Amino acid sequence: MAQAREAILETTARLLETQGYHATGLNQIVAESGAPKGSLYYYFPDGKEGLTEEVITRINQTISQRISDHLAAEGDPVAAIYSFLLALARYVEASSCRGGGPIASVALETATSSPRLRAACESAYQNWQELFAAKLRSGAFSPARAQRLAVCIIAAIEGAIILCRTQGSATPVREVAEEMRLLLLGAQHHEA
Amino acid sequence: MAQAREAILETTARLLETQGYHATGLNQIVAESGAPKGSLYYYFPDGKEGLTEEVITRINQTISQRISDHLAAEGDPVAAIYSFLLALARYVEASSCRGGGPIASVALETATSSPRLRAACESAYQNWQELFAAKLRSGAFSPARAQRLAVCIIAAIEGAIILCRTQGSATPVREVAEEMRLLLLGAQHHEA
DNA sequence: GTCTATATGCAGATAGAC
DNA sequence: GTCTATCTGCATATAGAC
Repeated sequence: MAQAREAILETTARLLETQGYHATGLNQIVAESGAPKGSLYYYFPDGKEGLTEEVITRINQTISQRISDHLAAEGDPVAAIYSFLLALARYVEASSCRGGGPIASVALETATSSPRLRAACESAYQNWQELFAAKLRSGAFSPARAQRLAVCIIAAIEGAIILCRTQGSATPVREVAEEMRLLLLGAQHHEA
Repeated sequence: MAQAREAILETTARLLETQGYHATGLNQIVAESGAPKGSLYYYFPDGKEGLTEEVITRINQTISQRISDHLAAEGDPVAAIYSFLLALARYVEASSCRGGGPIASVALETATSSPRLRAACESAYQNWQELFAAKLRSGAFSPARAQRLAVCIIAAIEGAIILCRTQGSATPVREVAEEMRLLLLGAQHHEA
């Protein structure tokens, strides 16, 4: 029944990740999703902004799950986060450096122009940050330091994605992975 | 003589920093710069892409100078970089979290669609990274580690800017400043 | 050098038939 | 639910007068 709706959501998510908000047109979404032309405003009466908001919310959940699963697979927080970053580097490489940072461009483009989308992006970053912070707290990290480190990890990831796109290489994510590992090891040492 | 040209370049730089590439229209540039309407294509026959390329190149130089000046004012690399990050935080705050990361949005938006602009952004990031790396090498950091740390610093800055815009607060840059300082101190200790 | 007027195209969005 | 046709507006870009 809602198969067309689902196809639209998935295609929009992919296009927003690789092209950003303003470069992604509704015509392109309909064309690439294979959904009937008439169904876009039927399923998304709020138009582009409403569709994008729902997509951001779904990406929020999808990535939260991915982070959660990955961090749960390894007991030690430092090793778990390092492993997550290496997996991200492989994903970036597999997508020819067009993927990764699924909401980075939308966040930058809409922060000052759409309160709805800004709030949706803020919520996503907040969730992801809290997952990293919780994992760090489960180790020897104090709540305050865990929170600050989590912000730093998210920032380093998003910035590294910009560099990867710009230079067409996954190396920046890998270098960030190494340095974040060393930062966490040092922090662990001081907390102990 | 080229006063209109200069006004166009400056206005474009400001709009690209705060709005990104696709959200910035030529009409808006002409209107806000106060330049004569007929002079845009006279001074920039290549249109939006050519104008943007020149703006990115100028931003590259401007920020390079700013980084260079700031790092030269303090002998110790760690203290110098920490001080630069705090200055950036003040700038972000003074601009109501709309400024900072002058090419971040353009880099993300055009990396896969415009080779010219992608190359211009790559060159800028390369220059800035080398300035940080050189400062680190002047201290006790090995060339290889200095390069990796410089990438990490640039990435953390650009990502922190995304978070600042999204949550309307300069706090992420300040938290990144603290963690980068600790990372550098730890690295210095190991190199010595 | 700068202007006005306009060409051309696509954006998001809507109306109404089926 | 889905379609086609269309509205409105703005985008980049150009032509030609002054």
